Amino acid sequence: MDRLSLVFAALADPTRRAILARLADGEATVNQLAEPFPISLQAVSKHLKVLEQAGLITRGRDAQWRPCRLEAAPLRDISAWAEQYRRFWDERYDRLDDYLRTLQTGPTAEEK
Amino acid sequence: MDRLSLVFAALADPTRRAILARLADGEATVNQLAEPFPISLQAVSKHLKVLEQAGLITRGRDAQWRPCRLEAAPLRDISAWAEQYRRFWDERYDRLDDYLRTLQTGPTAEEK
DNA sequence: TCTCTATTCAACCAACCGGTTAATCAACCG
DNA sequence: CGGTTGATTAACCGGTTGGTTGAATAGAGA
Repeated sequence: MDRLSLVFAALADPTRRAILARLADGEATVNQLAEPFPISLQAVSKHLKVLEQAGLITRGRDAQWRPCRLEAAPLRDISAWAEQYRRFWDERYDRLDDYLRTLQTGPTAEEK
Repeated sequence: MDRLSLVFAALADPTRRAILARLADGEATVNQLAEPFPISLQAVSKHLKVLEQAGLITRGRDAQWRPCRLEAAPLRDISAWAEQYRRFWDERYDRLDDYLRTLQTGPTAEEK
């Protein structure tokens, strides 16, 4: 599976997005990450594996703890991907688009 | 399921992202959308239903055709969601962050 | 060493996903 | 009307997912 699909699939789960939100406040262990959720520690461990394979987190080693750290690069990628479509939602982009079109057609007209 | 999860799940499939890319060039019928893919028309129809439920497309009616149109609002939403994490990837944002911190601590120090 | 804590691995299960084929619906056209 | 085209629905299938419980591994500490 391609990288982008892995990232989108990882983000499709609310629990995993909540884990990322928590990691935005700093590193955390598996137990700390699992604490807010009404699911087993093993389930959280699986979620972390999915996030890790998507490149959204990395895991270190501190004695018997495995501190998790947020990796934002894939988020930059999906943001950039979505930005491809900005012209379909951004009015100002439309006006910029018009402006660019003017620059292109204007001089051509003057060449006549 | 919450809206954001639906959108991410819809985008997790490469075929569906390709369909969106095609729709960026303008409306298209189901047959036109299905043409590039080595899968059945019914499979494409299912993909379109997923995209529609995620709010990424709308479908009109023109005789026996069902023209599909791109709806970019959910893409704006996921872009905005990802932007929450910009400070974790953008160096310039870090420097802005430092600057804002300076503005905050500076005057406070002067109040002494 | 034995024990406790943190975490992962393994096996299992119900539900979902992406695909198929066959049947059905909807609208035009002769 | 009957036939053709465009599209959806239904039933099915194998693989994946998100959860469970139970066993296993890794390291700290008495």
